[in-house]
Amino acid sequence: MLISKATPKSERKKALDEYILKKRLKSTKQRDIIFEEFFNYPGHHVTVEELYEKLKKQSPKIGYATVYRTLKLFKECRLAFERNFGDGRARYEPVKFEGEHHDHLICIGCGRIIEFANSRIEQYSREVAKLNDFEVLNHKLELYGYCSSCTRKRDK
Amino acid sequence: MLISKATPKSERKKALDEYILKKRLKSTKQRDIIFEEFFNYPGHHVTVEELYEKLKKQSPKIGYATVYRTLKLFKECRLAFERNFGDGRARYEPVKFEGEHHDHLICIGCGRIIEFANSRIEQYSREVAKLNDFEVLNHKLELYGYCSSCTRKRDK
DNA sequence: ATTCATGCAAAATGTTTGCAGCTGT
DNA sequence: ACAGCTGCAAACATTTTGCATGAAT
Repeated sequence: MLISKATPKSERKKALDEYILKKRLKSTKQRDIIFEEFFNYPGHHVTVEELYEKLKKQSPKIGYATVYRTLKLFKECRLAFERNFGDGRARYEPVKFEGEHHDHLICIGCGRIIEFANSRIEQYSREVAKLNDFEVLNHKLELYGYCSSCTRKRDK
Repeated sequence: MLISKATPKSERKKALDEYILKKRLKSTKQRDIIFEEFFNYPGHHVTVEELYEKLKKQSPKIGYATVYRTLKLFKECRLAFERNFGDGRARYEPVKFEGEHHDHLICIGCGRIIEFANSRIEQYSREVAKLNDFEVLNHKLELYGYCSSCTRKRDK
């Protein structure tokens, strides 16, 4: 379920509120605070610890477990996405909406990385998802090869 | 990370032996056993636990730590690749060589991975490459989301 | 009033490390 | 003989859970 438009924070808030309503959960101060911090946080790929430390500054009584539980909630309602690199702790980022994707062209000669946007991958991923009965939230596409200057260098 | 030819197991063994020699490490029975099991293992994306259980059947004395340490070694010499999904444990797979496709549908709910082949990405990447004056050799596409059973679980 | 959420601490999980003895070079 | 490896258990780090209290519906 890709969300169909670039979506400001208020849209996300609405999505969260709807989810809370549907599931008969409760709106709480903590959830609001964490919501604000998480979706305003400029650096993406936040660890729980980082988020917790930030939150504690304004709300010293907040508990670690609450941060975990709230991020889990965000995950459930598809507002947050969890990534894991090799370092043992999870990182969270706001789910990207259609049009915000980052795809990479990576030069294995010199390491140069070019970002490019694309729309067709999205359509493609929708098809693959449908075929496999998946709900796709995000994708990562990396093309590996040689940039023009590395190719030139080699061909000399 | 891209190796230029389809490479049978013996090639990988050679690569491992070379690495061991270069780094003045040692060949051991355990490393051989783990090597065999890991590269013969048909199900990819093995967890350490799964691998350990399999190994214990033939070599009951083998230790958990050895499996961890050996997989780390395989990682170092670029024969294995570590993936992390949301389920808290790392999964390992043999590094793929050129021509062996590498596209994944990854369930961030339960860690299930579906590999799929595709042809259109290739055409697409050719176009992007041309536009950016790149020579593309390989690509990696990962679609993240929820499989049907995880979606069902949530919607209950 | 009921049900859910919170904060704390304890428990659980996955992974790493220290060490004594063993193995490969 | 030396350096590195193994298996075990203990240590470690992150995440989850149980529970009594508090807050939202």
